Amino acid sequence: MKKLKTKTYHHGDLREALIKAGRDILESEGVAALTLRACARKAGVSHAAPQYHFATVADLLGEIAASGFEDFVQALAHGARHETRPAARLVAMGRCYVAFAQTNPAIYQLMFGAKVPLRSERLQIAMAAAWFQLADAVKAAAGPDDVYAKATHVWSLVHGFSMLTIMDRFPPVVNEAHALSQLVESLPRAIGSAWSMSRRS
Amino acid sequence: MKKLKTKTYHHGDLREALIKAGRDILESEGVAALTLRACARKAGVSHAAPQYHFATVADLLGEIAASGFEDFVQALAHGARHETRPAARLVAMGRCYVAFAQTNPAIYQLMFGAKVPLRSERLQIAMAAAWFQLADAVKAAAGPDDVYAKATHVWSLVHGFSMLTIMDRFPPVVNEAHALSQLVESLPRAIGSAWSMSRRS
DNA sequence: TCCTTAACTTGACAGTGACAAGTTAGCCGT
DNA sequence: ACGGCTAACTTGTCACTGTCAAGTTAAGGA
Repeated sequence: MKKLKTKTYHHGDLREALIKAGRDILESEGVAALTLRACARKAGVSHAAPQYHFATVADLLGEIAASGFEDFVQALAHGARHETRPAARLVAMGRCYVAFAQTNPAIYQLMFGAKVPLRSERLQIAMAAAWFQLADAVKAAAGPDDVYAKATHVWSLVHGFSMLTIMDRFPPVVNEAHALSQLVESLPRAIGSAWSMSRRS
Repeated sequence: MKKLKTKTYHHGDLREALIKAGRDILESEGVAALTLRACARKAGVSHAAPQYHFATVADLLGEIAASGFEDFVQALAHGARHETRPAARLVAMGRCYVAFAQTNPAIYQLMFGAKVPLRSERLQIAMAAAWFQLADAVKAAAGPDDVYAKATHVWSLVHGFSMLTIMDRFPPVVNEAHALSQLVESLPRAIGSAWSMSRRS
């Protein structure tokens, strides 16, 4: 009844344990407490043990962020699964995006913060998955023209709102729930028929 | 030919010198190098000297960010000064917003990052100035209804785009210059007559 | 069985922010 | 003019961080 993991060594599977420990710390203590040594402590190993699995603290953070992106992709898919109409799907996905950020502010900050390097393959894959999931919803809602610019628009909007609310950067006069509703409801129109006045009727 | 500053003490005006040093470090070495001791070194004082003027490193960062916001407000005003038509003013301001972030990524990251506490009065004033400058442009372009929700929309869009480009979070398929143009040109429409379908006629 | 080596520990170092205690010098009242 | 007061700074220390180097343990193959 040992561990049935493939790389069962002294600890068992320290690499994944460290990532899990990091996510726990993020959730319970916030991004400021996410430290290499704290992860090691929580995993029950010495402070230098992570060196063997992650060359640098930035690499560990990158894997933690990647794991966050994987959950993020799941959440987006799950949040939009019941909507069949493309426009409604896009709105639902936008709502879900912001909800994820507001429910998990610490990992969201890590995912889009400056501390994680983009060199992790797992991270790049998960990020790309999130991006193309959004781009697909955009394409379904607004056609195949200029999809990436439209997706950039949508992503910027929901990311900006998420970050600014998480960071508490809006003045008190703003009703954030109301603004959020207006914002996500506007998504189909924003990238819809009015897109690009270049043909100017 | 001494200093003609009011509070000329041992150093002269260490408080402002530290803020200036911090801005220099930000510009030349990036946000990761912005450290209390680095500011002290650059100002030519001992590592504990800042303690007297700033209770905590976070307080110093807050003042540096405040100084950045003051420049930011200037840049927004300057960038839109020649546009008279409200819609064009809003577009110009949006372009100027992103240009500031891309030209000064380090201080922009600090200004909207998690490291600065919001307790500084100077910071709050400068942030409010930036906000209401944007809100005024929004009001001029789209009328007085729901101004704060509209301003929230605009701010989220330009902030999200700025951050994602600074952080290099868009995939290579995205043409950022093209997306930026589409994005800022869309601002007047986004908050214009189509705003809030609640009247749905 | 032993021995190689992956996986971990121990210990050290420079750098960080914060604190405590000592030192310097501008200014004020007499 | 001068002696003290105290704001402004220095020195020294502590706990903590990430990284590196050297030692230790134990899994698995010969």
